[in-house]
Amino acid sequence: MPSSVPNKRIRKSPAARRAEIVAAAASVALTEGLECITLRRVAEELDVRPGLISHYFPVADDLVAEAYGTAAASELEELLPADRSGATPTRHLARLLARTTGEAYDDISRLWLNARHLSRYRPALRARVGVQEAAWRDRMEALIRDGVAQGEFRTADPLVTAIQILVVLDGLGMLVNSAATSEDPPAVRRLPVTTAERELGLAPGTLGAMPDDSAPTADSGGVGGPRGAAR
Amino acid sequence: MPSSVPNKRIRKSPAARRAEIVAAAASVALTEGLECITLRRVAEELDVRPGLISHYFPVADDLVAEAYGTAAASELEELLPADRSGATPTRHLARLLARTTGEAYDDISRLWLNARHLSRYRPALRARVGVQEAAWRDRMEALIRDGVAQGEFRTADPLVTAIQILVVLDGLGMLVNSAATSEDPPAVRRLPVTTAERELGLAPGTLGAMPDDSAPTADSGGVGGPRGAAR
DNA sequence: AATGCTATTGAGTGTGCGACCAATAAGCAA
DNA sequence: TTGCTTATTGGTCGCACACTCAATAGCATT
Repeated sequence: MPSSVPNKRIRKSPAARRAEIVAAAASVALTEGLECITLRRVAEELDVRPGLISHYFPVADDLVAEAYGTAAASELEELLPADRSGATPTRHLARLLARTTGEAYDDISRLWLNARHLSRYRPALRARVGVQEAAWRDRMEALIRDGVAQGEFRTADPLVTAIQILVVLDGLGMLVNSAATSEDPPAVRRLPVTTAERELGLAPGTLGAMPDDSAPTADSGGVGGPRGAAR
Repeated sequence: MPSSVPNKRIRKSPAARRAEIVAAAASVALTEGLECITLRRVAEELDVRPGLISHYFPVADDLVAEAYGTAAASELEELLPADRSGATPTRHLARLLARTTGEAYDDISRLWLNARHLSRYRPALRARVGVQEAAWRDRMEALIRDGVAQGEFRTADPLVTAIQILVVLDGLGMLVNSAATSEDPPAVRRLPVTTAERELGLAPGTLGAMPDDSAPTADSGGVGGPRGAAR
């Protein structure tokens, strides 16, 4: 072990140390859960004493909220970048839906599930969840508005459509800790894509590859219901 | 204080006591959350010593799982009774959707949210969640199959449709601890109804009153939000 | 009324948590 | 180099938790 026993002190600027602490806490939140953000756990992560964490976050709940906030915000930036100059709205939406379906997204699903539950007991966290919730809705709504403006999407109410897609994503995300997730019928995993394509007036397959249709199954063909203007 | 200090012992049959404990725990789960099911809390509820709870549930996690299981099961019976002889599938579905939208359903939403998160850490609970999940899906699928057989519903895949409706309900339920829930546009609250009507080939309004478009009366029918295109 | 089984208690163990605070030493400024 | 500010430490306190176990007492049987 290179870190000798007496463990020399390293003194950092408050800003740097604070950022370090939040980053460590966010990492713990993503991998182990928000309730694992304890003074002792975060201190161990940074190889400092628990008292130091208390010094920067006199109320531990504030650290939890902060850690969640940064984790969720950075994930939003990754999945729905504010600067969308790179590609068309359709491509951005397809990319988002592709990533949220992958297994790598499970940690994020767990984080949201975790935060939404824990915010029942922790006001500071609840406030942060509200902020992030609004941010995701805003980004999604802006994306859809953009798509509508460019003639790619067609919907009467971009906000409601945005929320509708997010609700489906959340609903599936709720299953992240259930064993059954992977054995669900493919149509279930494709629910966000199907929902988005339907609500935005897109042709099936536009936002994600259709499941292999070659076999004559009864189900895939029908759009699922009477077609019409979305809402 | 009527309960005298020495507190006379009351000796009950193991079956009765066990049921009593589970019931008390389930009540705590619904009102305060699954993590509030502690030996002390449940013991206090029944006015016995914590050790007694340990006697019936040597591993506390098992009590949590059991409490959740009974609460969820009894709620399923309430919302989607196994015996559906009383009314048509359409009416049963409408009734379910009406109740799940009401505020009285918030405790159930919280319980599911709670259980789905906590099952990340507690295997016994995770197993129970899996069982209840399957039970809800089965009931819903059976209801839809029934409706299809009677010509009321039209869908290619009853199971997928059932899951789809449940996913939307879960997705909305995830918001139960957020302050924003009540200020969502009415169209969002009606998402489960809209989804069900669309996926089952029903005319809009069949499963729930449409938001009153004709006249802004103060009649009790007002679903609770200002009418008009929100935002 | 006496007996035996066992449901129930009371007391104690060890763990992990947030919070608090005086003492210490790192690193900047004089 | 010296001094001073303050980031950091080490230790402590009180609390809540699950779990263990010998002692006690309710109650059905005799």
